[in-house]
Amino acid sequence: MDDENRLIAQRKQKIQAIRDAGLNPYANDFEVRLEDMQAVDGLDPEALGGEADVGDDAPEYRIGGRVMSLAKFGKAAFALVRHLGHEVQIYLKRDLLGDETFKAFKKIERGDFVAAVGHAFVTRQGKVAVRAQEFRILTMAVRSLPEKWHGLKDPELRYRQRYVDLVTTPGVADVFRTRARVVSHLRRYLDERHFVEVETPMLHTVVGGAAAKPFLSHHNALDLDIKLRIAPELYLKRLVVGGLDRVYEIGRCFRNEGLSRMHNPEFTMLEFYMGYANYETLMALTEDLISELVTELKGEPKLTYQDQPVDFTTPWPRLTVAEAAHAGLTLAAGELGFTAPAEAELDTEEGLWAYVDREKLTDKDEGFAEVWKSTKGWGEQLAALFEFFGEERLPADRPVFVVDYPSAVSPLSRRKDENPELVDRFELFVCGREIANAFSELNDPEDQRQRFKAQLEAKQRGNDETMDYDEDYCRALEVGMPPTAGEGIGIDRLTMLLCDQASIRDVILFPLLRPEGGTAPKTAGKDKEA
RNA sequence: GGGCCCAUAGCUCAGGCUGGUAGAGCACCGGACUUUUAAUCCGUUGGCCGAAGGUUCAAAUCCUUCUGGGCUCACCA
Repeated sequence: MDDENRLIAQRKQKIQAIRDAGLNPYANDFEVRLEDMQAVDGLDPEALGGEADVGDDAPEYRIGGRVMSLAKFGKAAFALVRHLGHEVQIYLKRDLLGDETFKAFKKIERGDFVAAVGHAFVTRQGKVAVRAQEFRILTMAVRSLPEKWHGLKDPELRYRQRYVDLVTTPGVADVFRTRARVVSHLRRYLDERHFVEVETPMLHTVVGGAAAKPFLSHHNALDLDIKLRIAPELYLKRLVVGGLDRVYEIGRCFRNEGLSRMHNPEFTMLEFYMGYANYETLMALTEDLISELVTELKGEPKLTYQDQPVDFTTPWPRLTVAEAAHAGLTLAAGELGFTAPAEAELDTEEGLWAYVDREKLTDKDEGFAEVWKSTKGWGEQLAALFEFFGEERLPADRPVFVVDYPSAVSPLSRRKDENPELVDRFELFVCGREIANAFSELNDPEDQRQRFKAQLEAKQRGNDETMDYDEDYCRALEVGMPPTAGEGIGIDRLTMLLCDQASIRDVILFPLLRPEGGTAPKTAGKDKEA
């Protein structure tokens, strides 16, 4: 692709002209002081004199950055430079800089990097500027930035050239700064509570910890088929067996599934496990952790997501899966024209079947019809009803804990003491989106073996998103895992919420896109070199 | 994978219905200007109209296919 155009050629000529003048267009011998940038950025124009009032004893600032806007006159100019979020204005005068330097400056465009040394004063427009006693070109850009007024609007260009997007599009850099604050808040919160941060393998030979399709790869030296991890869960629990009673990992997981506003094939998850705790412990911890995080970022335990105000004041409402399915169906009944389920009608497999059959629910929702066909037993069926009719109709103005999931859809969770058809598990929903998933861990190895077997059977029925039978994990449970609860929190979705972003692509620096320029070279599963 | 929409100058967009050889603003280039905030004024330059086929005397425009993207549905417990 030949994108060498006239503009680029002109820029290269300018760079050569700077070289010809004995200057370095890629200099790296000037100290830009961040503290000076901060100081100038923080100056009060009211307390500062005009240019004529600046005395020689005034503080001298060494500032610099990328030129974000330029106003050139015949023999003077203003350049607004940006460095680490600070924007400082430089005032350049030919009288002060001399002909040579001012001539060099005239080659500068928006997007270049420059630096200056000088005193601060207040302009006639009432803004602070540093009058350059000394001026330096630091780096010249070959490509110019997008138009300053409209910026980069094309979403494809924004994601493909994130380096341009970050410079140009207001708020983008802030999203990623906030994301970093979210992650460090989570780390600090867990560290303070004696959790140990660990790193477990991303190259797995056995798929587990979630229900999802993995990416496949191959290790040559061992001639071993491997899968990128879909979740770190089973390794983290092995560590609890080993005595790291409080562990966590923040890391990338990979799921070979579709892309959407809520899904990127690689995403970041926090998973933590807490020995001698149960899912009630984690509900309290989650309320505390997230409401504290929202308060830290927003100043109060409240935020607005896509025009929906959400109040994180604790305690948060709780609904059982059955209640949420019932409530959702009742609302859906009004919207879609069928009759709401009767009291307790969803409590048995027979009742459920009769209801779905009577109201012809499979005609109301194509996706539901598809899933309903492959479900077996009360638990899977209730979960399907909740997922298709309940989830999106959960209350939106508050975070909601959905509890008491069926054991049939929770192969790693501990059964409830009072009802073995249910497990000690919750999911946290905010604005109808799943943010966290947690449960008391199943630590009975015999039960775990049964659950893995049930997964294999589901796979035989055509469910391609099941877990493998992990024999070593069962062996670890036989060595003994203390009573434990664990939780996973999607960092990307949490960041979306806190930054009011509608698409996961806007909280991931480089979301997956098809390669530029059409067809990418297809490589076989095996690595040809090596 | 299905449906809808988009692709024109470096960037942001007109033009398209109704076919007649390509427009604007900003940026860039040249000139004027020693306090700008989207500086101003004057003068230029810049395009395989995403790609390939087709219809036509003639295609940015109509048709088909392809490529890339967006939204949405499905999939994602």
